[in-house]
Amino acid sequence: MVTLADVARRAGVSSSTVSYVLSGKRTISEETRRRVERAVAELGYHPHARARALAARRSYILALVVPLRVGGYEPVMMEVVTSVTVAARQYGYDVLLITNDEGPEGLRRVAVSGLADGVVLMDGAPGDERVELLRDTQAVLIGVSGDPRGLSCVDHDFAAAGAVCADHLADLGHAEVAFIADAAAPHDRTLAGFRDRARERGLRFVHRPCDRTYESTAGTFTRIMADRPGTTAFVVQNEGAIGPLLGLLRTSGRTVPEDASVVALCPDRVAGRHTPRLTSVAGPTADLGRVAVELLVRRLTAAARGEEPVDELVLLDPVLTVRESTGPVDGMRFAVQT
Amino acid sequence: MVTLADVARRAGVSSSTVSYVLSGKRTISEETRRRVERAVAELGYHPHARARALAARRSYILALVVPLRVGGYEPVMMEVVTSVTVAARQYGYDVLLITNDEGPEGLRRVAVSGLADGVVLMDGAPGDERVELLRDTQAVLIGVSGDPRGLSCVDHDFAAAGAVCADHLADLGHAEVAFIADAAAPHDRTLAGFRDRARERGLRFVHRPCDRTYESTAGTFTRIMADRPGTTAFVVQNEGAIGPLLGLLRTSGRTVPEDASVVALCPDRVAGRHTPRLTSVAGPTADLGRVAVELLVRRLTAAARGEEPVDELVLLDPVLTVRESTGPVDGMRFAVQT
DNA sequence: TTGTACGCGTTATCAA
DNA sequence: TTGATAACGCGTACAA
Repeated sequence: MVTLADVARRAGVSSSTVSYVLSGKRTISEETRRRVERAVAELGYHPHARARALAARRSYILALVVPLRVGGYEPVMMEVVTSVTVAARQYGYDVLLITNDEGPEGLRRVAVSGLADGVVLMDGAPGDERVELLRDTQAVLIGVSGDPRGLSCVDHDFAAAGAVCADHLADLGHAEVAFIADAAAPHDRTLAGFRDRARERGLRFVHRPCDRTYESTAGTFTRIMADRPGTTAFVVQNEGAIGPLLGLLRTSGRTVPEDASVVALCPDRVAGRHTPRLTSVAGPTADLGRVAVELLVRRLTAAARGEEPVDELVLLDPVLTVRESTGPVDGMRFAVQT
Repeated sequence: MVTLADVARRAGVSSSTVSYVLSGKRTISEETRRRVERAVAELGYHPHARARALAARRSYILALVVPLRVGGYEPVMMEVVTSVTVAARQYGYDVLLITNDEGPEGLRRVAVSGLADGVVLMDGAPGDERVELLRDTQAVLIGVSGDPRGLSCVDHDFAAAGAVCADHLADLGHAEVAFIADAAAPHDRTLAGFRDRARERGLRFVHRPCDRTYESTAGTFTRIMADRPGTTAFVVQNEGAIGPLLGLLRTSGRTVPEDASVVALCPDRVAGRHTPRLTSVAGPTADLGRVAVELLVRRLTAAARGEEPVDELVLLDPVLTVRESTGPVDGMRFAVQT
């Protein structure tokens, strides 16, 4: 292993001079710089990470805590993991992976041993024992809209997502809309956002929670059409209901989007897979990781300067992607029943 | 930050004594041990990872290199990532994530700086520039059946997977079988394994490569039934052809498994999603990560002892899961045409 | 502009 | 059984 001292000897200078040439934290004469750089190149010197970390009192490592089991959401997870890693590199940090099967102890290990400078937690909720542990550490929570003191958070703006759906359909001239929610995991914020915007835009709507089965979807659909026969558009928050709904529309003789518009609240990947390809509103998954790192780096930088880090909460704007499942009311095949 | 010296002062012993109490690498008198342990508890001391790493000349960190883009295989990736992480922890290692967008430089950084003790590479092929870099480091390749010198490798045993398919169908009494391969990514080893075992078992078979489209599958299916009307079973290696094939069987009036058996070479998750649920042969994904770590730890242990690490190649046995899509020829609805 | 000297927290070695 | 002391490799305040 080539050390700083080796380079110094070869260049005929002291080791600190080599260090300063490399860090650029001191002005160095042209002559000395050349000699040092040459010695570095000839010897193939690379700084030793552990020694550097020890001296600098920073490891330049971020810990990323991922859920061990993520039934069905692996693609989202992977995207967050890679975006965190790529963003971290841009700030000069590496990423250490912690699975939550270690429980609080895993976090404690990393935080207290100084292995990592900061923590990104993917599945933490306020009140979580681990979140409490993180108050001593610099940390950012992904997927949390609250603002636990001592932490920064980033999450999708679910209320805005609901509002975007309402806006899109109102813009297309729809006046009567159904919102099919997920009975199992109700994102109240999405519905609230939709409801508020719908009212502002003068949109009539019904809200129906629904299980993720064909039967439940069928029942919901039948009731909606019975109660509100003038319904011209559907907002589907329930991923499991998307397929069934499209099937029900088809078998009931309705073509999408000529006879009914459908907006899905789901990842683009899912929306693009259906026939017709669905207009959808999705949170920007990759931004989740990138922003988390930015928040964390900001905290670390502040802490390194001896300042008190600011607790920030970032809500990411949803992305509306117009595909083939929504159209203007004007162009609808049948007259709108009012 | 509480240091070893703080504890030593409090316990009235030297810092090295404290260290030995903690590591257990030396016999310590009961009296001294108690005093030290009390001081540790009172001060809330935790060893400092970086300092420990510097002194021990080992970081107890493994680098895991993951592909940045993994269209469609995120669940598999996630499973390998988590299994590597969990296995690493069991050996006392943490896992550092490297995305391959950094290219060879990322690996060089980690290897040369001593940040990690070893590397697990998920997407390396022999001849890869990065694989060459790894010869100086202790490394294991996942998904490689070759045996580049200086490395260990772990991969699925594709030939065995093919053989298992042949065995299963032969056991059920099938005598004439079709193998639908993936034209885009032909795993010759799977086909070879199937072919060899089919011959041993006296199975007649045709082999047809096929694109991942409905049209291609339809053409392939038609030709197979025309050439070999006595075909009673299908082995599908092409994931994109599974859905179409099931549809084609249905529309041609054949029920699975009464009229035709289907074995899919695909992840369990995919196999379980079809109707009927498919008998499938899959590689044990989680074992991929676990075994990779075991191989790497073995190399590291050897290297730490000054021994020459052994280059190992592990091929994992495929797993046959019998579901609803295969049945005995005896029970078939129509007579077998020969 | 450059060099000296010390600290970071742990472990290994040698001495007691 | 225990204790001093010297690395480990780098960063940086301080001195020159």
